[in-house]
Amino acid sequence: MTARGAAQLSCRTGQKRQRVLDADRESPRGRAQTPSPGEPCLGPPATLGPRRSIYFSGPKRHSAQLGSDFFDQPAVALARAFLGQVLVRRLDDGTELRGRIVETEAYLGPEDEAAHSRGGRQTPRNRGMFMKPGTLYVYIIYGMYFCLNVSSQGDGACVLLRALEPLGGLEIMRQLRSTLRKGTTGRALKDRELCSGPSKLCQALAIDKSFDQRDLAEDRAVWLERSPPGPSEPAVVAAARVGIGHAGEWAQKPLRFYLRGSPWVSVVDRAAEQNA
DNA sequence: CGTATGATGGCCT
DNA sequence: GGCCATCATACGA
Repeated sequence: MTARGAAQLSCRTGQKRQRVLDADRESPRGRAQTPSPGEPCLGPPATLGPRRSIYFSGPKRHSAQLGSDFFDQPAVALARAFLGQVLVRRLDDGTELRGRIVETEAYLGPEDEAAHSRGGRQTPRNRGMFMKPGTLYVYIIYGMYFCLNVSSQGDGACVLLRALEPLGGLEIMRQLRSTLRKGTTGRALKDRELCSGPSKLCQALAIDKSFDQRDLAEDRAVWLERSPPGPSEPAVVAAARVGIGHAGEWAQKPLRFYLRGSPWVSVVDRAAEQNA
């Protein structure tokens, strides 16, 4: 019994830490595919009568949540469109964690040698890549970390979320991030260490495998909000993707995008920034 | 600041 | 059995 007493309840189980938050699995996963995205609130012929109002409590999307249309664009366009938008995670106790997306990577599908869907291979793990735009693809990497992707338009194409600028709930994020670390170093993480990497942001937002194949346009525990109009359009840097040493020529293509000058980006590519 | 290295286990061949 | 879309730490400049 050391000084770790405070975080005791969650770190006790070691690797199964994120289990604490599993309870907020509120996604209507099975329901998502039943009624098509057709907007029922535009101009219903009312042939079904007024009683249908009782169904309005159904999906229950968050008001500011970006809908399916946003995600229905090619991977590169979506990867760029993500920049500046705000990812929100609602924990089961109601706490909302927020982060502005500052870095993404596009994975183009079967022809992309660096993608899990290369050659058109579809497996139980990467099924989310082939599902409708906006579907999450969460996988485990190196046996202990998660990566969060969002399916885009295009078969087997998706966007990897690599870094956030933390906007709200930073202390909870810090707690979630340090709880998992084995070192028990006790040292407090700097703000820049919270979400500056694909697996760091998953830890900070308590996103694990249970989020795989959820719909970012409909889920109640995680969603995307359009960023408020800023003073000026931020410059976007296109650089090579990270961590794909193999994949030959595909490893060089500028399919990673990040906000120039942002201190929240995981890997800065000075050479790529020269080209502009 | 930089590079080097071990951890660690699901998934695919 | 080998590969990893990573991270934290250790150590050198």
